[in-house]
Amino acid sequence: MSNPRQPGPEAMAESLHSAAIHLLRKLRRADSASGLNAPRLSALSVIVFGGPLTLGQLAAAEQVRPPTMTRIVQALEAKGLVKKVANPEDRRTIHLSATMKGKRVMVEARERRVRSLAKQVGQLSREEQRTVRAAIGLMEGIIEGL
Amino acid sequence: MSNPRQPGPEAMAESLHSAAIHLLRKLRRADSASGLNAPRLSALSVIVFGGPLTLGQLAAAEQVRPPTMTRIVQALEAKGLVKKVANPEDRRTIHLSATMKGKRVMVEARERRVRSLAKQVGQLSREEQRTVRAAIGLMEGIIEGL
DNA sequence: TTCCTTTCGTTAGCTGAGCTAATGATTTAG
DNA sequence: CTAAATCATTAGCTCAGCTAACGAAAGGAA
Repeated sequence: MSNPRQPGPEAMAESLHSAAIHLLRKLRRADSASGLNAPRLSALSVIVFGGPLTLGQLAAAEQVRPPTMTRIVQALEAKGLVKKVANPEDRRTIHLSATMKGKRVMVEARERRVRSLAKQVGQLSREEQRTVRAAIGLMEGIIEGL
Repeated sequence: MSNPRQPGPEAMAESLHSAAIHLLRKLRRADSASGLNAPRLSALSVIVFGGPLTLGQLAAAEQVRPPTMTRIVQALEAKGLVKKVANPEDRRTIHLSATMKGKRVMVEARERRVRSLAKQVGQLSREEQRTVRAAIGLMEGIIEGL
């Protein structure tokens, strides 16, 4: 029989919400070296792995409005991490792709940024890691469905 | 034998990072009604549940610098959700406590804010919920240790 | 063709979170 | 009683996020 004190969906949602806030606040300062904060790093990694894509597609993938993405891309471009390529088929759009430097910097920054987090994860037992791994998959589905 | 394709701590850390970003971005717009966004709601709930506490304690609890918390508290105070009470024992500090309105608004806003998330959680199977519940506990420990 | 409409990205202008540095007020140590 | 430490605030910055408005390009209808 299950413990009646077990938190229900409401309490779990609050915990997830709170955990997300605190996790990001902790990781925020983790990579001051490269000047890549969470939004920029996230956008860059989508560009690196998602191949050339338009600004609108990138904004949609990152779930932000186009103007927001415009400025993130401008910052990445100013650092020479991303380049815009004209699209001859539709000249309203631009194709965003990562430069060599962009790919390298992304990998390094990402590594730096999640290093401490990975370290903590690595200290969990095998069984605990299995639990977290399973939960990540479930949470991604949850987020998707929001 | 474990599946060699299973993501290691590094990949799990990246997934957690990404999930936190996307979760908060989705929840951000969830409670435009009350004007309580994530940082304010989080701070208010600490005040409500954490009883009277000083600004510095609140900033520490929220893992933020005092100036940041000063402005969050000012906003909450302007809305009549929080009141400052002089501390006769140390007049440098202030004691923050929630007003009646603050308590009510917090409960309502929090409910609204996590409603869709709780709904998604509620749609998981019993076993899946158990997994997520266990993972939340582990993740809180991970965040603590960062 | 020439308009009209839609779509894409950008610009302008706003709110708000986060930081550091500096200040004023108070407490505590010497 | 003076000096140092502590607490909150103010000032001033970067950056994320939004809406509204706009120009450029594409596409459809007359």
